[in-house]
Amino acid sequence: MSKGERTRATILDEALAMTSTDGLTGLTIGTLAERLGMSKSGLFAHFGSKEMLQAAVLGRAAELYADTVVRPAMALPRGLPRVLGLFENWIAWTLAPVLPGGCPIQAASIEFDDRPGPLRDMIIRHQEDLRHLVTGAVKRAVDEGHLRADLDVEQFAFEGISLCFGFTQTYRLLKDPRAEAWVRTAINQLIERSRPVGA
Amino acid sequence: MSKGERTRATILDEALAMTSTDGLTGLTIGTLAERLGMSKSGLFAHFGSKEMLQAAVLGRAAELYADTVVRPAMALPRGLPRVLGLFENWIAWTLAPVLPGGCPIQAASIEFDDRPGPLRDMIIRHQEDLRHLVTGAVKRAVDEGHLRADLDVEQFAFEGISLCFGFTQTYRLLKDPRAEAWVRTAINQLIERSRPVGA
DNA sequence: TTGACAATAGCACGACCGTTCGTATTATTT
DNA sequence: AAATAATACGAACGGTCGTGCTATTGTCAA
Repeated sequence: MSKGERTRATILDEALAMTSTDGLTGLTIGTLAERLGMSKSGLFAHFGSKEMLQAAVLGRAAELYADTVVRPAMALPRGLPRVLGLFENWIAWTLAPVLPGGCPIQAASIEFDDRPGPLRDMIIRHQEDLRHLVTGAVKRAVDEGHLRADLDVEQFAFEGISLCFGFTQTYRLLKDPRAEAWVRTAINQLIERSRPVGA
Repeated sequence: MSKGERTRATILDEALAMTSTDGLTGLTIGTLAERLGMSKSGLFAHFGSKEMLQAAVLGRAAELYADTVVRPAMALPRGLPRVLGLFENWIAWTLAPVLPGGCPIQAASIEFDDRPGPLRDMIIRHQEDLRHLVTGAVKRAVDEGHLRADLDVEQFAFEGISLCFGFTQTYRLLKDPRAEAWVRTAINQLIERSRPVGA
């Protein structure tokens, strides 16, 4: 790994932390350079434009999410364990966030939902991928016989994802400790009522 | 109503629209003044500081939400109709938003969840009030015998609110038209499984 | 070790930020 | 109609924004 690639990675780590608290728009090249002890122009040269820096941050956030939430869950046995693992890792990621300010992609989703452009396209793609991932895992749980054959898998995914969103909101802003129990209960009930009738 | 109060109201209307698309931080005095065809300093004098402008915008957003979502629902008969009305108006508010960029308070919730200060305090208070409102309405539905006596009303409120959040996110960013059916189905099922056993 | 090139710094730019101030123009009241 | 207060404006402030340049430093293969 060349020196350039190394500093680029260092920059992105700090940028990711900054984005998680200040948002993609609040991420500023001057402040970022100052935190890293380097010059604005030196940092700038790594990305060519602010938008490309933001895009790189978004990409790295997606990587981090995949490493922390998705991949460990995908390593579990297919079917219900994998579905459970997905939600469980998501809750854990919110509870003890790797990033100080919560998931930057979720924040960016709201920040950019009315600002067309390549950044919003990236965000949309990530959220769609996540939805497909959850839906696919649920579908496989149906195929394995862990969940009802007539289950509406997309309805299930919508409810599960909404609960995780709601949990993030409640936990991060209101700091209500009961939120964790609420989301776990809700997820469990969602699964229980989706089980095969005869089981 | 004096002239000052009138222009102040005009300013806030435009500021609210701007905030809904650009966020409270993206709201800028220069651009706002330009849109209104007035000078920066003239506009500024109405609020004294940017933070106070933001606070005023937040207050007006809460008013608008109360007028559009809460009050019409509260006019319905107490019990289940009121609970249903609350969710129904919330969904309608997202579907045909009075504001071009969706609910500013929900956006601000994520924007400010890591930025201590009077603005965050306002946002927290609004979200807590909303939660109490929903919880109270559900509690009354229990008292009326419309919902199970042993229902965990706060769990119910958490799930209902999360579904509305999830709906907003899915509908506004992903523009998936199926989202409306999903959230309605989910809310209905939430209510159905909370009904008294013998009914 | 040297030559080629990547990486970083320094400086300047135009634009916009929130804010202040003095002044002019209106409204409102006497 | 005169006096007084409320309202709005224009210009300017110090700062920061993103973004170009040019020059210097550092890295790494030949």
